[in-house]
Amino acid sequence: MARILLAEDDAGQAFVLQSYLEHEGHDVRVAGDGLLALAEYRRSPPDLIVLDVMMPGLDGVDLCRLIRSESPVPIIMVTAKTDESDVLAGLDVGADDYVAKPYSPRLLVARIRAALRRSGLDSHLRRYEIGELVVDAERFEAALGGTPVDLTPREFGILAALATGPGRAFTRREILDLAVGFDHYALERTVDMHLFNLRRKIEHDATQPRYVLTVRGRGYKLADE
Amino acid sequence: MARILLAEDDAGQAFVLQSYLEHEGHDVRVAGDGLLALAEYRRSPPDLIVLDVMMPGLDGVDLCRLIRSESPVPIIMVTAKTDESDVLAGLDVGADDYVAKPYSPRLLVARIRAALRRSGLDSHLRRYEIGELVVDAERFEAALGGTPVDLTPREFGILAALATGPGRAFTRREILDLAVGFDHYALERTVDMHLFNLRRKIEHDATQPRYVLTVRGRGYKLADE
DNA sequence: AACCACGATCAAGGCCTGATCAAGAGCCGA
DNA sequence: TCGGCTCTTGATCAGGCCTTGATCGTGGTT
Repeated sequence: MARILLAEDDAGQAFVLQSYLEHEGHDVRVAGDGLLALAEYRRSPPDLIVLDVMMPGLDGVDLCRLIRSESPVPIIMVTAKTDESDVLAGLDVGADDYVAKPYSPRLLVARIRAALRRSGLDSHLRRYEIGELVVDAERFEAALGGTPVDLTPREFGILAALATGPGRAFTRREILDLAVGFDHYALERTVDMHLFNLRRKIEHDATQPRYVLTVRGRGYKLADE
Repeated sequence: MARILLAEDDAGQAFVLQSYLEHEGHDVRVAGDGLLALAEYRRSPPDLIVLDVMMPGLDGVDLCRLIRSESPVPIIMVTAKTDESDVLAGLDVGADDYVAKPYSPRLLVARIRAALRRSGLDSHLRRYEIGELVVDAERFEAALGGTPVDLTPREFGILAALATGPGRAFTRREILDLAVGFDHYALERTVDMHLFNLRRKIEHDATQPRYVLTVRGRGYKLADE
């Protein structure tokens, strides 16, 4: 769902949070101190960052200022101090939200969800049209020439995944990751099956597909017109 | 009429304003400083916010920016400074209107009325009709074919949450967030139960729902026609 | 032309999801 | 404080969906 960078020096807390977030389908990376976090951020910019203020090396406030100067990525600060000045410092350097320790992991997870929603990232919720085919992720519905098509959740998920990049060829693994989740282990063959069933529902002639195209040696793609 | 959050550290002024506004039928909550205001805002998002710029802790400008980043709720700033830069700062972070101290309570009340009217909160947004079903968030009531339906607070909250996006498929988590609050933790299954009970009250045939539709693999949605 | 690799197709079993029931916990008004 | 209603949760059940193993067909390669 989203790639989250967790900068937290307390390994225990980090692990708990990581579990929660991964359970929600996020891709979580943990950095034990500020410098590692910065390196990780540079190596692969995440969709959201959770920063502990108190960290060895580079502390959260400085790190926040640094990152904020390069990117508008949502940053949530976590602090043990209840001191208001701490909150202010955090917001001052551009943090998007802040949570005081001790916090319940679920509260922080909720804040993260809210921040992601705000950043519009959890909304690959959009509407795609390819010829007669309409894929509406918001309504979780697909239609063909105005007529709703009855798809199973997996079929819809895979179709929506392909629809995020019409014309782009996805591997089966990419499709599984996008439609089912990173932590899901199914044979890649399964994707074939779903697309086979999907074709029976939306293709006029399954041997001559109009929408779901096979890319031999790679995977599948959605026609882009 | 409307729920108004008043962030003002001067208890005297706050009291006067509160009296005026309540006299007009509004539901007013007062927060003495910025952090309290933020907490209160999160606990229960109001329909309009009046912010004093000068406040201990989190000041009005920062608070405004913070809130604006997550919601389009109308915000009116109040400041003692007559300085133009202050006005600009306020408008810059997304305030909808701006009133200089000292102001007459009547003037501020008038501005509030205007802002509410602009936001269309007068009536429309908080009332939704679909077929025989009417959901009126303003009155906290639902009716079926003109006959009031007796719903529990949760049932109504969930129905109203779904009504904010008719036709849109909500996950159980989203429904909980919207209807109960971000920091409330109930199992997602609970939503099923409420909707089950809700269906018994508003659906003619619960096995063939007309209003509350199940979106397998995702959650629920309200029919949009 | 023959072989090989990959995708298409079929059938079946296990698993997951949502509906439903029952009961304990919590909250509010009397 | 007590009683009643609401909220929440656990358990169960049925149906549909997901997954998989096997097999067939076809395109690509040598």
